[in-house]
Amino acid sequence: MNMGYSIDEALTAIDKCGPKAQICDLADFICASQLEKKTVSLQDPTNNRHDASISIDMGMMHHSHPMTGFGIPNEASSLISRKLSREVADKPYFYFENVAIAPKGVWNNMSRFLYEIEPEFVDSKYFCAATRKRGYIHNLPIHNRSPLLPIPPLTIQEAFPATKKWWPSWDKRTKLNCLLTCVAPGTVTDRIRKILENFDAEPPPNVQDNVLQECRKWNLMWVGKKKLAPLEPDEYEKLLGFPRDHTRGGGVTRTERFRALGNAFQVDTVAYHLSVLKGHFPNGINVLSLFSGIGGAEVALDRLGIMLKNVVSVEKAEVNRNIIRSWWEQTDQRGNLIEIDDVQKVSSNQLRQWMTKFGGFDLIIGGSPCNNFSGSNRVSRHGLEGEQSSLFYDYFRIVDAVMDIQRNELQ
DNA sequence: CAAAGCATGAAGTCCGTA
DNA sequence: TACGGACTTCATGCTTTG
Repeated sequence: MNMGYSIDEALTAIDKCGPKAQICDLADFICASQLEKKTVSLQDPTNNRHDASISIDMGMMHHSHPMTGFGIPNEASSLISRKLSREVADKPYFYFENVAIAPKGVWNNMSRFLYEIEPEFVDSKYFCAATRKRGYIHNLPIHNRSPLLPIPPLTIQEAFPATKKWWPSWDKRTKLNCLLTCVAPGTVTDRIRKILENFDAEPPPNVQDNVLQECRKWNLMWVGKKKLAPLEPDEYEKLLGFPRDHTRGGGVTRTERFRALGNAFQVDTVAYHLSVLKGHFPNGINVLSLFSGIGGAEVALDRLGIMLKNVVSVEKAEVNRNIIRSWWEQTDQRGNLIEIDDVQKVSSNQLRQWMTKFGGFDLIIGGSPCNNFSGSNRVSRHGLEGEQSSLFYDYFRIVDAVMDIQRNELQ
């Protein structure tokens, strides 16, 4: 175990909030009790295609169905509102992200640490042509959000028009599955090609089912007649909303690109949530970016037109730090970028120094490692106490320290 | 030595039905 | 309510290649 912050220390810190702080209420509609379970269904007045259902259960975290969170573009959700406790209602804002489908109890625990704020579960399939189910805990306003423009293509065929002619009618997929850190080996697509070559026209239904199963499992696209292929790194970049060649060059290998992109934000989704900050920082924003990866947060803020004044970016992988630095140069940023390699080195004193110099942080943003949460992990899906995922406690430690310094020293 | 290739299921959620 | 089957998943570690 490699935690810079013990659970006992963290729970003590939580206790400062009060023994049973009703911190996150969905005002007007939902009054959550710690002991009883209440489920409220909100009928969308302008669109009857679905109910926005929010379920609160202190014993087990439920995901909102169908993963639209506190709202997505073109889906009126003005009925949903929430009231945050005073402790987190003011600046600095923080924005935490991780995989939605984590082992039981994980989201409950993370939510408890992060001031009992109810997570917002969103599938990025509403923002691009690929599924990406993620949970977000944040204290941002949730009204008057606006999507990044232009709106990306929402179907596979629109996103990759060149492949349209190869798409058989019996493959009804319009969305790709989640973009992972690894892609299909050649053996898979080679085997399918040989099977399909046995049939002149349309293969029989049982063969179709078999092929479709493999297509979904390995996230394959039609790139030729009877020919399937996994996505390329530049296609990952496009779907996730990054600039073309964002991760290309500068000594980055193909394997490293898949790894880094598979771990990244979907930029349009995050930018939609951050869009409420537009216009609030005319002189630029001070950002503490934790587990920055390839800079999804920085790219999102930049595309929103929010000037990056001071950015402290914490990222362990040198390859990723190079990518961010390179993007920073490419986009002619006028602000100040500070790159740190390890969250565990970020002490309260260090935070205090930065905050004194910058006048505090306006936004703390990042997603802690999901290695021990992901369903793809066959070896060490150990939950919040896993080797990498336990770094969540450092995320909380840092957020809480910034809140504390801001409240008690800089006001 | 670095980079790429490749085999390795469990643990959930969702959804229909009895 | 309960149950069974379909479906999906920010990966790790060993082997091969060059």
